[in-house]
Amino acid sequence: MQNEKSNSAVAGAQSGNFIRNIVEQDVSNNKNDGQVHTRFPPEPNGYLHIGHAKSICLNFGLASDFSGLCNLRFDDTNPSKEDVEYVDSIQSNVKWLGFDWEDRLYYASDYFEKLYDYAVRLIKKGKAYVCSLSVDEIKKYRGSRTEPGQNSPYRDRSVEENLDLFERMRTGVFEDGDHVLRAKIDMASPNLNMRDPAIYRIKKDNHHRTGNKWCIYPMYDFTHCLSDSIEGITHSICTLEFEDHRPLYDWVLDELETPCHPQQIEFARLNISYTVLSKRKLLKLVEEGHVNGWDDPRMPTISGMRRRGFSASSIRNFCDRIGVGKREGTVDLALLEFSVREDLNNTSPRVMAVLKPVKVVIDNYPEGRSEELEGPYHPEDASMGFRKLPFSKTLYIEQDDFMEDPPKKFFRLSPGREVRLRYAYFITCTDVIKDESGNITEIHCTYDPATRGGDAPDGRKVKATMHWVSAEHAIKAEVRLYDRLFSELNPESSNDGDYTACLNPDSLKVLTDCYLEPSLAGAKPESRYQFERLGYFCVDSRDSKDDTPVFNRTVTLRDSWAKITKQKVLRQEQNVQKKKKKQDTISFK
RNA sequence: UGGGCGAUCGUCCAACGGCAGGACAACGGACUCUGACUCCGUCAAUCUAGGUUCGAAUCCUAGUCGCCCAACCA
Repeated sequence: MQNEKSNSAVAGAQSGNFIRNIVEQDVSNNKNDGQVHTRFPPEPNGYLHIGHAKSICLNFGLASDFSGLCNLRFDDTNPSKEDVEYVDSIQSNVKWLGFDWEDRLYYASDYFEKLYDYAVRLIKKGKAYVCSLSVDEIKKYRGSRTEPGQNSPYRDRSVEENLDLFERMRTGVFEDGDHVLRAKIDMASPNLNMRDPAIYRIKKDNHHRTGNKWCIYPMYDFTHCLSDSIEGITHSICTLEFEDHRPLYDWVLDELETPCHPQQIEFARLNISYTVLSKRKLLKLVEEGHVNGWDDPRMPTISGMRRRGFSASSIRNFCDRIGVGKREGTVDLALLEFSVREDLNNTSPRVMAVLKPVKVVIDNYPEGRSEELEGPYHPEDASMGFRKLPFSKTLYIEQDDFMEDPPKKFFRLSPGREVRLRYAYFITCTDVIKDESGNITEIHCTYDPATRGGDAPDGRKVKATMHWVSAEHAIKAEVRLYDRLFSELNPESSNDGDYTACLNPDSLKVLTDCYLEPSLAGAKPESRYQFERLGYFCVDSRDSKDDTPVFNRTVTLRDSWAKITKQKVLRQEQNVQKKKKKQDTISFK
């Protein structure tokens, strides 16, 4: 696996979690013969997101740390929501994240026949019955949180009748909703899940794998525990909302003679600030066109993050760092950003790109001449090699790198000031040319030929080093600047839960007039670079073409200058408000 | 108003009866041909009230607050 170094570095910093402690203890007590066997059990009804990555890392990670195994199992018991597109994307995502289920790819639908037999056994034991109440009636009979439920009038059907009915449910003589098979437990249980839960329903839907072979499908609570048991799972790890289901999980396995009885353990699902993590909510973003599909680089899906430029190891490191607990919390988006920067800083070649260009003319550089300079791909990793950087009379620099009337702390280019062009020359601004409306169209400079390569032989210093490209040699490109999808820290709890009301209008800015250094010609889809001083960028896998490259910004570099600017703006706003308050007070008097 | 679960720096996770620790964030500094990286430093927490104990974040009791549960979804 690549980046083992960074992973183990994180593993060293990370300490145990409560699930690991349980597993550790089980192994040392020789429970399950000291074996550890986990599984990642997605329903193929949507794309995987970073929250699933947490579960994947947990399940596969635990297995590998204890020399155990982890299965990939599709929990595909609801044909009306599931699709092969999702099955395919999930497999490719798990693989890409760096995990291997080897030959243990399973589907709950593989067990339909076995599950049916288990249901029959339950009926024979008098522990399940066919109920012919309607959905609404079942609801009424269930009672409420404070009141016990009532027994269904069909609860005491004979075993023979139940067997006959259940068999005919399977053959398709009934319509959807006519009957369900229910576990016979306790209609007065304080746990609603134990009030004779439905375990089989009629659904005349085409299943993505079994086609029209079945018209009855087992419910989650019946399927999951038995699937775990069939696969010999030792630790069945799931999220907190299934805590109330554990008694049912255990009940089914206790009532039936099964290969083993796995232990269900629940942990808190992942929340990230400025982000929505639920397949249902993400599906809505896709369906309503707020984003361009499941793999839109703004989506917290594995596919989206991959396209955005996240590396698999950065996601794995993030998952290690956030830990595993039972407390529902929200992880700071900054931690995710830190994790990508940390990884990409080590692995990305440096290049120069000018995103918002302004023309610079070097007046004392000979017309028509050009030369090749050289820069390392990584200042701290010589093994990445060097690339050529053509230099000529006309260049582009970043608009933000020039100010005609700079504030004190700004030390980039301004009239009369000398700065360094990275790996090239010192230049001094001599003149600024503007159009009628006052926009700067051209900056004129002189260069010092003695500073070739970027160092002054006389030892004089400059305060700033700037990136640049040669106008005639640069490659034109489209660059997509991504920012957080939501402007609220917790999109789900604001605006009465309508998270689409706080979509960030600036989550995507498309820049079509960008210039890249020529070494970027033919950059492969998904390859990642650091555009020096700007951020990490990745060749878009979908829209980039050789003649019209498209780059996605994964994340900006940390930027203390931007921070200073932001603070200044904030302070100004505060001052304005203070003044206003003062005035209000005065006028009130 | 029944049941289940949870509560530790701003955020996330540790500490399993014995010095509350790490990471991110924030702040300050050093370094710098990226205002990046790196390095150093600073700030900062046990929900409340009782109890057990030589000793409590940890155990007990009561309370407070938060999350989940009444799909023929998973």
